[in-house]
Amino acid sequence: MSIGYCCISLGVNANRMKKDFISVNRGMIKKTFDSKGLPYVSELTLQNITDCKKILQYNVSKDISVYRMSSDMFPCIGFYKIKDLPKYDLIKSKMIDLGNYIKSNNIRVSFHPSHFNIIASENPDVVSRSIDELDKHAELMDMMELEQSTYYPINIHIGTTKPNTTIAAQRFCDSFSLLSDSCKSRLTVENDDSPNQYSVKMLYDMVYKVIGIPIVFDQHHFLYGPKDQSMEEALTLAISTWKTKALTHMSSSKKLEDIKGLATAHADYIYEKIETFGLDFDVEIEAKCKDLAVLKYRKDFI
DNA sequence: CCAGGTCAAGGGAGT
DNA sequence: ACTCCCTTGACCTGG
Repeated sequence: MSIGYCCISLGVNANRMKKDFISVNRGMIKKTFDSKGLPYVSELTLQNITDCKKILQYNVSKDISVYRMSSDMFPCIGFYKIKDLPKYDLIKSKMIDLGNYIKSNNIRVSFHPSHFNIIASENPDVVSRSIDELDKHAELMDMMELEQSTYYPINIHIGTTKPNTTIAAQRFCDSFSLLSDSCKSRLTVENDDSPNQYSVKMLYDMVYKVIGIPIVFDQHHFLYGPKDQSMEEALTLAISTWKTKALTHMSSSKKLEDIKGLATAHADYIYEKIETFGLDFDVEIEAKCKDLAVLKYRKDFI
C-alpha cells in the first residue's frame, strides 16, 4: 500500500516566504482572463508546472509516491484549446519532463476534476462542457506521456441524481461513450457521502456492469452514503473492479476535531487506521494538513 | 499592504 | 421559481 495526498503541499513551504511559495494552483478569475488573455494563462501554467516538479521532488524525499495533481495547473482550462496557448512547445516540453520524473521515480499521479464536471447532467450544455474538460485532463496526462490506464486515473462522481439514480447513472454511461479514448481508458467513478446518492454497490450495478470502469472507494464517504453493505463488502467490491492496483480515498471527520464541525467535512489529520481486510490498494489521504497528515499517519499507524 | 468579499462553472434542499 | 448552501483556496480590490 502506498499513501499520498492531494495537490497542495505544506511541508515543502515550511520556512518559505509568501513571495516564493511553491504552488501548483495559481489561477485567475474570468475578468482577468478576459483582460490578460492566453499569454497570462501560459505564464501561470509554466510556474505551476515548475512548482509541481518541486513538490514531486519533495514527495520523493519523504518517500511519498502517490499524489493527486491539481486541476488548476492550467487555469480556466475550459476557455481555450491547450494547443493554442502561447509557448505551447515550452509547456509541452516541461510536461514531458514532469512525466519522465513521475515514471522514473515510480510516482502514481491522478486527477480529480471539479464537481462541475457532470456528464450525467440533464442539461446537454453541461454535458458537453464536462466532456471537453475531462478530455483535456486526459490530454494533460498524454502530454506527460503517461500510459493510458487507470494506473493514472481521472476520477469523478456521477454528480446528479435527477430524475432518479437509475436514469442519471444510465446517462452517465451514455455520455461516457462521447469521451476521447484517452479519457475513457483512465476514467473512474467514486462513491458519494450522502444517503441519497451513490454507494459502491449502486455504482457497481449501474456503472461498472455497463461500462466497466473501476470504482474509487472513499472510506469516509462510505460512512455517510447509502447503507447497503458492510465496509468490508464495499471495499472488496470496489477493489474487484480494478485491473491496475486500486486507488482509494481516506479522510477523518471534522467532528473529531471540532464538535461543531460538519461530519462529512475533512479533518486536519487522520485518526483511524485504514482498514485493508487483507487487500492491497493505494490511498490518497484527503486531509486539511495534506502531506503533513501523511507523515503523521505513518508515524501513528505504521 | 492586507483583510475579506468574491469567484465560471451545478445540484440539491428548503421555502 | 427562488434563495442559500455545499466546499475550497486563491484572486483581487478597496481602504
